Amino acid sequence: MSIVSPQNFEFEGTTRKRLLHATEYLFASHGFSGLTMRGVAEKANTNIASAHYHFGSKEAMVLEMLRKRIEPLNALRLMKLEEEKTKVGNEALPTRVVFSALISPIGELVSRDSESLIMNQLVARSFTEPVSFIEKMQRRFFKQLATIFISELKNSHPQANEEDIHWNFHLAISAMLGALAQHRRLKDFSNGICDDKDFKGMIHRLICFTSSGFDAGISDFQ
Amino acid sequence: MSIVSPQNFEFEGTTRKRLLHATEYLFASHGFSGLTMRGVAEKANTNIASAHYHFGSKEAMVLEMLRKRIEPLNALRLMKLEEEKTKVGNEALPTRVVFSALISPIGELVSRDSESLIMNQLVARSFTEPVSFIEKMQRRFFKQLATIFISELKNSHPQANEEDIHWNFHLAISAMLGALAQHRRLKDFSNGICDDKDFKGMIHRLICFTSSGFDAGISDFQ
DNA sequence: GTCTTTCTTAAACAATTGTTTAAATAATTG
DNA sequence: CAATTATTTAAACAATTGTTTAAGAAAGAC
Repeated sequence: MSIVSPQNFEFEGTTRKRLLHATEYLFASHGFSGLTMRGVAEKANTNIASAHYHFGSKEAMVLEMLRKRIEPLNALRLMKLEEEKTKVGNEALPTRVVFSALISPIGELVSRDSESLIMNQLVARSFTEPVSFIEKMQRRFFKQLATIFISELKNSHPQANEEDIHWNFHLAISAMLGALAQHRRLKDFSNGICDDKDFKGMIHRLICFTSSGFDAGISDFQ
Repeated sequence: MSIVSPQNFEFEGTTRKRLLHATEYLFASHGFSGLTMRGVAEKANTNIASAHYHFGSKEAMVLEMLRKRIEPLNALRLMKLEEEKTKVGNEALPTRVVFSALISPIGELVSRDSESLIMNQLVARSFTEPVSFIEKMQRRFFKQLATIFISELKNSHPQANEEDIHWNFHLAISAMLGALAQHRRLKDFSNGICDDKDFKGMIHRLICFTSSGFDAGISDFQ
């Protein structure tokens, strides 16, 4: 039944942590409605009532797991962006630097926490899930981040019209999420030519791809 | 509960057609495990047993719906590609033309069949669903298509190494699917600046974005 | 007309879902 | 130590799931 998991490893730590890990794992591979409390409890070596004791409900449990993952990611993104801005002072940032601040933290968090190899699928999946609470979450966690990065891109392309910027930012985000969500497909389609475990390489390629695609779609690229 | 559907319209035609339409609609908005036979039957103005009579099972019903949508799309893609190849004779196709053959048929099918406005989400969702039968379907319906388009891109970039081509083709596909899957998000994030119903515009932007991103990632872009 | 096939329907099936209850255990506090 | 709190567990709950059964209606063939 499970496709993403080649092995059946066990999670460690407190019951709460094991539950969150199992939630992350199963949410990434089955989505929200495909995730079951019993499945999570079993993978966390505990039982259903324990999951409800710690989180109250399935929705609250998944939300907490997502929050724990997304918040540090966004913090790193904003930190990177500020870093680059102070570096150049009053000048506008090149497109590539903006997208690097947005994308590279993913690779860094993955290499930092080796257990979060599935986080890519996770974050991306949270964007294809149409369940209401996840839509709310998108707005809560990504809307302000998007606003900040878009205004930075406006600085970089002062002559561009706003519609172009929004459209191409949307396409860049879509490329990022799509690539993260489906990077398993790469192995299938490349006949083993590409190494889907080369995460750093993928991040690097993604930054190049999105920033070039973005600039190409902006009338005022420099 | 439902987010994608603003209105509650009714489907027309034979029971079988109404069931397929309802399946498409609910699959696009809820995914495979979120779709229920009762929900489909109700939206198709019939009952559960009827759905089982016509298709045998939930899985078979969703599969049939996907096949009906994807096959003509891929046929159009291959036709476009052949058209362009005969146009240039023995010369290699520009990157942009290859991606146009891959992407523009989506827009054409949508404008041809106005009811398939949700097909974008549908096809894209079928790539983020990890359910086994959909994975099989990806291979069955997309693997050979991908092989053909990749070999065409190899022709266009004879000096490029194969790994680069596969990687960037993967990124381009991801961008396409991601954009299709989440184009609702655009309205939220652009504060009404962008018209998410401008499908032709989106397709055009997508072709520009992906072909530029692809070439940027290929060491031998010309 | 009758017979046969195609389709529809209501009702029930067993399995699974998220959630709750209540009792048992472990950990902490005084 | 006793008392209290935090945690775990098994069992049951009501609701929903995909599926099947069997009876009925519609349509076409003869």
